[in-house]
Amino acid sequence: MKPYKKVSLSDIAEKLGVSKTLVSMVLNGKGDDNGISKSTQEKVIQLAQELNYKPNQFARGLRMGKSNTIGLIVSDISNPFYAKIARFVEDYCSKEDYNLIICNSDENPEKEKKIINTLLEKQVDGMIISSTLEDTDHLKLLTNEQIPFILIDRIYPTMPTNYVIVNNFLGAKEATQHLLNNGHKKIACFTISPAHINTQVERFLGYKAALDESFISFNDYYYKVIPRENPFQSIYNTIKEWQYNHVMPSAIFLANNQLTLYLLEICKELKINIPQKLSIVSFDDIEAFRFNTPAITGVVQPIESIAQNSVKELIKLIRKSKTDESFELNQIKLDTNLIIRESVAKFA
Amino acid sequence: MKPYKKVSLSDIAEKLGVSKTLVSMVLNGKGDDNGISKSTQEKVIQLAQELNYKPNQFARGLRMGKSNTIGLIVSDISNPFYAKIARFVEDYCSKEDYNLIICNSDENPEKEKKIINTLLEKQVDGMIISSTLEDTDHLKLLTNEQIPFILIDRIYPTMPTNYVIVNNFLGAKEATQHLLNNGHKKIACFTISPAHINTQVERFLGYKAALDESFISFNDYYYKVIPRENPFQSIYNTIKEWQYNHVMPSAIFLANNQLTLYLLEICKELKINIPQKLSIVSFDDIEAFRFNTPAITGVVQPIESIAQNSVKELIKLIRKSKTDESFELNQIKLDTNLIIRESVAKFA
DNA sequence: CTGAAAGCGCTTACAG
DNA sequence: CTGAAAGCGCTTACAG
Repeated sequence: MKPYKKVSLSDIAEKLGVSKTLVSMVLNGKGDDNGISKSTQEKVIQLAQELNYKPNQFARGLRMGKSNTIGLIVSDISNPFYAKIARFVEDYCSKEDYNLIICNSDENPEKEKKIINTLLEKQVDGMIISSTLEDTDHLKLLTNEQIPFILIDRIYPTMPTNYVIVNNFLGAKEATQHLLNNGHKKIACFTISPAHINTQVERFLGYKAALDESFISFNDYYYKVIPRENPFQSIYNTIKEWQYNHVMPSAIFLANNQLTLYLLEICKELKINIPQKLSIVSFDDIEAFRFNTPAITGVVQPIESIAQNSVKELIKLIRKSKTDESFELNQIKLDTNLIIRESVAKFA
Repeated sequence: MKPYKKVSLSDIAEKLGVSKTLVSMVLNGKGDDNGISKSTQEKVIQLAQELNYKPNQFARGLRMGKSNTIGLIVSDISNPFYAKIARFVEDYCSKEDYNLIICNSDENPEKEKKIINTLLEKQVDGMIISSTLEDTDHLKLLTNEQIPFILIDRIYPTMPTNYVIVNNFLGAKEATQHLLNNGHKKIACFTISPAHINTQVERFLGYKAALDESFISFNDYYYKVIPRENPFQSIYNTIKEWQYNHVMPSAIFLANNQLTLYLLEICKELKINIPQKLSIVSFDDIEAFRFNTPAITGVVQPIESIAQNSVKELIKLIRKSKTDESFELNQIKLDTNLIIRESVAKFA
């Protein structure tokens, strides 16, 4: 290895015959505050540029006790929903001069715990988490360590935290009402495991509430929670069973985008025409929905707003934790929007 | 702010009445090497666990001069192609105990330069870059600073670097040949700006080579580089112009997934039936292609392999840079695969 | 206007 | 078997 050495503060100080203190102050824009002469400042800045000086963030972080880094945990960054979330979160972070570390939990609570620990070691200033944890112990750990965090997408009804979520209940209810308004009565609902995730629960509840209001009694037979491990087979079998028993519903409400993608493939295979034979409306809205024939009617989440609010609130918390302001929760619930396309037919 | 203080090595040492040195060695698994008694080791490990000790990575990084962190730069993480890349890169990194910082350059060279600088400040051990730079100055800077990096997806023909890419030329040629084999003669080609990106150039060249081999003379009129700033309008106008002049091609080869998505929307609007009126084959393969009717024939890139190879090679480089091994470039070119679906019709 | 010194939390020669 | 000490590169009281 060549004898290359990164340039440090003292290199600059030495060459200029001044102290590290001075160089540090100048480079951090505190030259004027400390009454350092213009000419000295200029010399420092110029040499720094010449030498291509870059402050070592480890040293700075160690000294200042903060990293200007935020951690984002989602289940899978290649899921278009989270990809968009991540993109916007990164945008807003970099606008505020924060760096972002993105991690995938794969819906695996153990993995998520490990990630949280790693992020803690990395001294992140805060975390934005779409959590897949089964209990809230690890979140309490964050509270103990006084690391600010914001839950997005999913929350724990039993634990009061800061969060930015969406009104899943209303979104699902609206979606189901749209089906109802088109004359459907036998409406099924698919959610995805793990069952403890509150979004799925809320969406199911919204579906049920819509039925209730229309005096359609909820039928257990039409509600399936699809195991994440084998969704295709499970949905396939469900449909087959309904067909076999001649109780095929005329419409299905799907509680997330993955379920819909699988159903679409299965319907193609089984030659079930959408929407003529089966109407569907899905939670989420992804590119494939627009390009599918028929285009899929979906509940769109305000992704950019989720991202923006979560980083804004998190940074607020980070700043607050250094002063001594009183403790108060930020809980933001955003509205969804039903976008009507071609996957719902009038029930004849 | 409550008087919370993170637990450090010395906290453990103090409580146990031993030195930091000892604690550090034990916790880093060097207890046996240094002949530290089993019982002492156990005590240390247990207390560390009890206190929930987490090594401060800033201190460690500062001391050891490495961060165990890798930077990944892509144009846009919400583009499904890069989302998948990022996902796999993260997977392989975490398998090797490296953390990943993902950044979006937005095809903006200035932004990319800033990102590279930030990553340098963060002391990343290496970078994986899908670069949008116009010249190679900043990459040379990396070389000077002796930070290993690997280019993926895109390379600079003028600068020898480590890279993992795909055989764009052959992929495009195969795609075009598929059109040719189906009897098409008037075949257009869309690439996307900026024009200096080598993938687009290579794909165009592959297209052209296929035509050449079939003795079809290349017609400038059928080759458009679509500006990234306003792709919809540009494609729309092109199609309209062709129609107006009665020179509509019977097939189009599209050099990336975004172009195809736009074209699909435009064809819907203009009621141009695919593949009856217009056959298309696209570079890349994304979810929306499968769900589109007709499903789109595409050139699929071995995304996982790109990711795997790039992190494997990068880590090799990182380790090598610490020893004194000889310098030699790793240049990996992977094959693509044409997946035939329904968007190409025989030309009658 | 400027500098010497301490200290953030680690790891690693070195010494015994 | 174990510890004292130095040092990574910063920032920030403190002193003059």
